[in-house]
Amino acid sequence: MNKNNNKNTSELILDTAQAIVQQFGFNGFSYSHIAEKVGIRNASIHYYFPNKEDLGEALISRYLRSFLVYVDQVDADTSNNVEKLRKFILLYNGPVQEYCTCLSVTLSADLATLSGKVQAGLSKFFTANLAWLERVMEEGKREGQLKFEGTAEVEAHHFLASLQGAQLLSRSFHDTSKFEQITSSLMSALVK
Amino acid sequence: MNKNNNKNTSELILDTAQAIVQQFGFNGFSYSHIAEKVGIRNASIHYYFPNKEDLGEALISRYLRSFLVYVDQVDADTSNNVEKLRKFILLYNGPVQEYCTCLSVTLSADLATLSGKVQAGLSKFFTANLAWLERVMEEGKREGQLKFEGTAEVEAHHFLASLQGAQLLSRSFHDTSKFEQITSSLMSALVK
DNA sequence: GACATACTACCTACTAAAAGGTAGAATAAC
DNA sequence: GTTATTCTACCTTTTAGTAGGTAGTATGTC
Repeated sequence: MNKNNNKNTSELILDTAQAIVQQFGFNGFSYSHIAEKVGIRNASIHYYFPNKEDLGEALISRYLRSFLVYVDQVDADTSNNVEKLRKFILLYNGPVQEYCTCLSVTLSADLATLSGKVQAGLSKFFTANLAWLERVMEEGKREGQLKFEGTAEVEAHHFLASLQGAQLLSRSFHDTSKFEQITSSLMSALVK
Repeated sequence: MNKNNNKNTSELILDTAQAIVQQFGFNGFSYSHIAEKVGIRNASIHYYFPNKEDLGEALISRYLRSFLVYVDQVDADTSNNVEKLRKFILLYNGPVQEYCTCLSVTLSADLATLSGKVQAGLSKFFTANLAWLERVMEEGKREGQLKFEGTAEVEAHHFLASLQGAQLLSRSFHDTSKFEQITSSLMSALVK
């Protein structure tokens, strides 16, 4: 096989693994589950990702990269900070529609069973999220689009926490409207 | 052993199981882990809880019962609704201090791997939480202690979601102050 | 262009450990 | 003596991971 196919298989494994992890948790999946879905043998996954830790690292670092690509695009397309927050919410709304949680929430819940590197990757992901949100909060307040008491840092934390919890509640009740209700209330408190 | 001891062993198993689940997730623990901590043999756990599903059901139903006891006490001790919310936050702050998440958040993340009965138990737990919060929000607004736009129902959802996310963020950063910052901002928005 | 070499992308077949769970004996309580 | 509790000793399945092989592709050398 050529390099192109190589990349496809590796990405296919990651796509599949991510979907399974988001649905069943990091301790709720096995190499067999992935192999079956991808249509390869167990050992072939070990060829690309020697052990589960490697796979975990690949998942979270890829997740961070795609997040950065997304928010860069949002920054490029959008000037209004209210609109930016709405697009951030859209990102967290994706998993809700499939009745699962985003990778970061899933890994966060399974934190104690993750290797140090995966934990560090998760921290980096949240740090990137909070940094972006904080900047949007800051600018939005300065430009009079957003209203909140306290610092932009705390508001960013509160915002992210609400989305995470909204995902959990939506899924537990198998009701996507819960996510929308919570995020609506979150936004209306910020723009009123 | 007598009935008293029986209860002790059973409760000891549940206590231990709950602590392990809250730290490692529902798919991150085994009967061996519990047995080792409790100081009994693997098979003895099966005597009380024939399978993992039974154990899960016992955990979540006990969790609901102890929640109801707690909020009943809060209602009996406290008339001010701001104070009631603070005591609710205290309940969710407990696991944060031990760098884990509460049972409901943990189970919520592992939802897809739980039996229908455990899922139903989790739903009941959240429903009880939201019902109590909604009543406090409603009363607090009526009595002029709490201020928020929108319905008490949505505000209750938002409040609970924020606490859940705050637990996840606190743990991921291994920083209990994050929980306090988020809940402070949550409260100050409600009482301003 | 032919041939040797090395690499890529998988495979089959295996291992050791751990998982959840059961049967039935031993012990303890009353 | 009966019943409740806990044990030893097992079973089956699944787990992550390894060893070694193979077909095809690329590359280098003459």
